[in-house]
Amino acid sequence: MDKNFAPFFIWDEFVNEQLPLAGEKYPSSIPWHHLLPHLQKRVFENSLKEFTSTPDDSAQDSDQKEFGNDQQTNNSRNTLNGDQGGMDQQFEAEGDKCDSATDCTDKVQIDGDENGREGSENRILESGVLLSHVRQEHFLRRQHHDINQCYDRSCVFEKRGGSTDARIAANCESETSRNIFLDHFNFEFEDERVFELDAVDKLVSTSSKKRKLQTTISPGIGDKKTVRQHIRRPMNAFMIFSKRHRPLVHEKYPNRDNRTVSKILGEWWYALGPEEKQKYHDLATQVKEAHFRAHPDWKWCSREKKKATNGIRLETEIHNAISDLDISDQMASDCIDGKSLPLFSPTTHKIHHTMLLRPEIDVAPESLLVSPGSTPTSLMSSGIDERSDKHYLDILRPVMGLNADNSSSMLATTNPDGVSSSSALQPLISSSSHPLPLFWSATPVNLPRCSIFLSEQQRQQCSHLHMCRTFSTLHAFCSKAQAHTAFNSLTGFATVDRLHLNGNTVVRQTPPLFPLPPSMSSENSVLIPLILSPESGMQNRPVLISYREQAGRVADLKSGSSFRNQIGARTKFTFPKKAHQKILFAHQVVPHFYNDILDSSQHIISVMSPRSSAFQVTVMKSTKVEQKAIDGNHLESFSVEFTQPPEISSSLPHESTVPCTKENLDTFVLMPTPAQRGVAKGQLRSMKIEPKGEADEMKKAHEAIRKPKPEKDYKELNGAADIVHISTIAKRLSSNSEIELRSPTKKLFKRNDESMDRVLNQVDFEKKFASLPAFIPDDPQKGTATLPSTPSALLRTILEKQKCSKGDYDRKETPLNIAHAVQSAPRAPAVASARYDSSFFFGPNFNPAALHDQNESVSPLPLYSPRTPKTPLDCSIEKSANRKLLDHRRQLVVELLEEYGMFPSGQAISTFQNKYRQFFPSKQSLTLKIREMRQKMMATMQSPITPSAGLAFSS
DNA sequence: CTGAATGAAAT
DNA sequence: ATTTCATTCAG
Repeated sequence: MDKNFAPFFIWDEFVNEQLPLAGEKYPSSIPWHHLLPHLQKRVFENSLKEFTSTPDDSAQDSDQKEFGNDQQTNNSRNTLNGDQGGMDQQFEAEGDKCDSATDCTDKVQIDGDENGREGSENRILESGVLLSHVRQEHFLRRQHHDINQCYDRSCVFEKRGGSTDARIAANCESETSRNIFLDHFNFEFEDERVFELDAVDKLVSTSSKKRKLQTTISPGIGDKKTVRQHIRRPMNAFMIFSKRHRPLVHEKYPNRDNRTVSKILGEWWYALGPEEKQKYHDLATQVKEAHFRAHPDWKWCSREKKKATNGIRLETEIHNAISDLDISDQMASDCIDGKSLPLFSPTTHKIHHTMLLRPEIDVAPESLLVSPGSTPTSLMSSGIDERSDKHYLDILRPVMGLNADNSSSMLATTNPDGVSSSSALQPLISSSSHPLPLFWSATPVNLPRCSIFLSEQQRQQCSHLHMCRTFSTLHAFCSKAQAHTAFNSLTGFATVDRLHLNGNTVVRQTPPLFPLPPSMSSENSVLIPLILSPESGMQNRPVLISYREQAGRVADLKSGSSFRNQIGARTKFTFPKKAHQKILFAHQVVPHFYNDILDSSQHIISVMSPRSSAFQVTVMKSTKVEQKAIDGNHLESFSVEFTQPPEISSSLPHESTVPCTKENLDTFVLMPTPAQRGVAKGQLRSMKIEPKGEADEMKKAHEAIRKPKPEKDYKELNGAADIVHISTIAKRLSSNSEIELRSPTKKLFKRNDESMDRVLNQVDFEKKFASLPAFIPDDPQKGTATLPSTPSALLRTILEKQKCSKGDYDRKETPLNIAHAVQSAPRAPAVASARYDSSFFFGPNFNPAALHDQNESVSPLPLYSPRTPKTPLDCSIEKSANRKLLDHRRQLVVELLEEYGMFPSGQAISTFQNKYRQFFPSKQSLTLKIREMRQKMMATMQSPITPSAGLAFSS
């Protein structure tokens, strides 16, 4: 813990001592994240200079100078911020110039490491790149009203250890450093910057591992070497199919490893009807054509091999560094340490040091969940300039805590509109996108006086927008790596009102935040501050709502079900009537609910579901279910009821938010978490697959219904933006038409790739994609065969059945899915139609070998190498030499049986075994295999349509 | 980062 | 014939 806070100390000092200077230039104080651009610009400029003169050597030298020598002792930020005041404007201009940027799917890291060691050259460039685009991204986002990518890319600004690393890492691709609280930065140099090719290349190579960038240099520009983003290959038919169906598979087979899903997709693909498949091929062709149209010079060739060892190292560095310390710690520190947290107010001249956040959160107010009456602008006019990119500072304010000196003024701050500035405490809403190493702050943290609470008036004026923003912002904090610290800060905040401590070092004396017991840890949580009316006797206290959304638990959250979490909280959910919404909500819903102090009556919170429907979360009664002494503290549990206000469910975007009225004082809307939107790491898509069957017409009709779903699905990735588009989405549900009204290019991938999107938009990909025939894995009404489509599928079926018989297979994974499971019992293979008759098994293409994979393990000569299965759970197949051998053996047996009948004589067997001694070292092994193959074949012949019956023999 | 599916293209 | 990389995401 000490180490966590130590750096903040330094930082605090810096902020307090250095920034007032800068503060003079700015009417209101300057959040330290604003310093970053200065740093960035500076680095960028220097690097630019160096690169233009001597691209190679001097760049590195200067880099070392800049970062290594300049930062004496351990405070690079001093260096960074030396003259930040003056640079702001420059940078501003710089940023404005960068409007035409597009994405660069690269990982960039700015390293202010004092050592300035190897790779600094690259990094300095990257710094420049990154720096100059921090703003740029902002503008971009604002332009497009696009906050979609908040979760896709990430950027880290972190403090590390006691050192004064100023490090920004933007990782656009890697999963590991995804969802860091700082969002990604997009960059592209479109005729804007000319970089030495070498350097650019290094930039790429630095960051790119295997699946990284492919830079293409457009040749025609002459001396201008423009670096464009990586151009990925166009999707082939199967990829499109996968994209289309992966969510479906995920839903159908929850909790499956993605690799397994891939296999299933392979089966589905295999089983897909020729015409349907052709459609995918057609679309793939179109995409490809459009791709080449858009990128005439693009080559398939893979990037030249680069050692790119750097990439790994950097990544590890980042990863390690993240866990060390981060801004959340600062937040925690600041939150508790009232000293260093001046809030925005015209009267406050202290420095705001806040973290660099994804500007896009605030960039597009209209994309936020704002009701017309909530006057988003009021948010923004908090005494600082109108630049929207500063607004998000407001969001942070509550988190940051107060300036002990000026706390009262903060509270009093109102803007000309008479709307209170958001300087006062806002509801804290936090969520994490990923499994959180949650730390539970069971210990009331000593905090400075609680001037952070909203006055009643202020509270009334608190708009949903505020809350949304707060939520989003905090979400950014709650990245995987920072989750616990962010959470700590929040929970610490939760108890702030009870504590009246002064002093700036309180935090360091605060007992370590209590780590949530593993059993209590949840993957996602939302800290909801309940702003309670005075009458209730409640004070402003955040309430934690934890989201558990492992697919396997969805069933626990069925409508009306009550869920008791580990700490005894009971949560009752009432889902809206609409089926799909129900499912969705179940998918996202909050199983437990916790507050360490709350003892209130009723309060209503609106939670925005990914489907953009607001749900009310009513904190029923302060049912004190359980008191648990943890570290001497009490935990209380509460019942929470989730209901969906009917009027909201079908309302337009505007109406979907609750107006900021007095009645709704205690109501606010949460932005959907990534988890809620199905983006969370452990989360599976929740697209209900309706039972299928029927004739082709019916099938078509069903498809028509389901078509938009995948589309909608990834649309939902857009999160907040979608909220605005709720009506659009709704329309799309009925008629999958008009799609891109909002933005010129729609984001079609999780990955951010505007160029790809552009290409795809050219061919109207979205529409066509949505209208692609959905594979219907199981069509019982049609009497479709459930023959395994592929040998591997068949094998998989066998294996799964085996597992089932062994007892603990995954079918029980989710009670909710039981119905599903039953209906799609012969799951995996699931050939779509009866077009594969029994000859399928004996045709030239069929390789029955797969049937016997599992037998190998019991055969006298186990052929499995002691390898560890690479695919979790149900994958024991691999196309190794072993596998081929197995296949061959099975094939041989089939041939034998076909030649000699189902019961070959002993002599025939012996002869056969002799002949294929290499494959069947012993007669017994051959006999066993014959027996099993026979069983299967006979079973298959008995009921060709349901080979699973026969397959059951194998288990 | 890997891997898991299929396929297109390059090597 | 083999390798790469398109998508996706848990591990």
